[in-house]
Amino acid sequence: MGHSQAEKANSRARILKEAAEQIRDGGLESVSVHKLMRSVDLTHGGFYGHFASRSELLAQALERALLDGEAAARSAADPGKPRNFSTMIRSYLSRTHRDSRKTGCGVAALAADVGRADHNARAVMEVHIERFIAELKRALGTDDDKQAMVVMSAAVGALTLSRVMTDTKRSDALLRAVRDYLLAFENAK
Amino acid sequence: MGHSQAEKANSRARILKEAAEQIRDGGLESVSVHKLMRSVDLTHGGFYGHFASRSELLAQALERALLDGEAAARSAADPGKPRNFSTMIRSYLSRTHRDSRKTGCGVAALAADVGRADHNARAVMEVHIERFIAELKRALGTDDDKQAMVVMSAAVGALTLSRVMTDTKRSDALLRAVRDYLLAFENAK
DNA sequence: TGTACATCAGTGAACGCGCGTTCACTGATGTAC
DNA sequence: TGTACATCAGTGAACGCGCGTTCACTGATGTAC
Repeated sequence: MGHSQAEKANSRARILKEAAEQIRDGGLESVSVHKLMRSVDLTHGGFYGHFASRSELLAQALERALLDGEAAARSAADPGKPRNFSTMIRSYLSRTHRDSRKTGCGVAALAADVGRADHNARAVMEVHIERFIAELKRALGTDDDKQAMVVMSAAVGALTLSRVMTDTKRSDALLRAVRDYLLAFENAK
Repeated sequence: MGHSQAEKANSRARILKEAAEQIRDGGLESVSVHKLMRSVDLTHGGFYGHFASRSELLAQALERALLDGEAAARSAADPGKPRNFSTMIRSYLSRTHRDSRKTGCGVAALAADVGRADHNARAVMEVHIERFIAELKRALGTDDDKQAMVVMSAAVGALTLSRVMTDTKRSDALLRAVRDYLLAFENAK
């Protein structure tokens, strides 16, 4: 058919964005080259004009999923305002976030998958975990890693568990319980 | 070759146990019938004498992984003693538990996978999550679900995140931070 | 206790399928004149 | 500005492979006499 160079850049961006959503929704191994290309209205052969292999795509999609998850968290608040602790916790432990896995936090969606993956994938996610901890420290106004680690663990754990529960009321209750508990961290210093 | 009925029951048990370990180590989708049967020294054809399909095996292996994870937690303490809160937290957030995914807690290992799975798998794990919450309430001597939910979320989150980190010292520090924080729950009521 | 035979746990070849990857091809893009 | 041609983004048939599943078969088990 023949397409312009600008369209190629656009195609690549669409493939990567779609892959970043698919891995958050279905896990790292859920992406197939054929189905991925079909879902961005291209054919599978063209894939290798953009990425050297499925494995290279996955590495880039992981990074992208982590970045997009952070960006989504940031823009969930009024974009102008600085993100304070309360806003972060309320949006992270919301029903909306629980119900939008494919555009939500990449750490919560993929930590278990990455924990089983190769050293490289783990190192990539580790950077984002440390960044998350650093942002929590800033929001809490503390120099102590420990508090931020507790908050992060509880938030990631609660979101993950809330996505398992079939009883919506119990799932909501769990999110609420952990949210309310963590909100008190701000005042407790 | 021909084998006895007792051997058949034994074969089934070995297949199921191996599958329960494999899914905790590599995720629900990591099990292949050929490789699973090879790893218990049988050939793939025999599989269908024990299970109707791979999917049925996975459902049973999930239940088994969750039960084995609980049993392992119980026997990690001196088997005679009643399990108190401190013992539970210390063993759950230990480096040993972090490093033995395939025999450890099935909820931590598989919550993300099950969150993406069908309603039935989610309902199966939900029972175990509720049981976990109930045991924490008992150990804490409280009637309040909320505290138990916070403890469980933090414990599952910390274990999952600790398995991602490539920097062993940071991974240890995260486990320690959350462990020490949760241990204080017992006294705080 | 010993023999004859039905049962059935486990074997391994074969099936169709979707996968990741390759490659000869097509035709619009974009450049040289 | 208009023409000629090289480039290259995207196409789709084809590859070998591992998968889940089926099935005719084997031979020890276990039962009937």
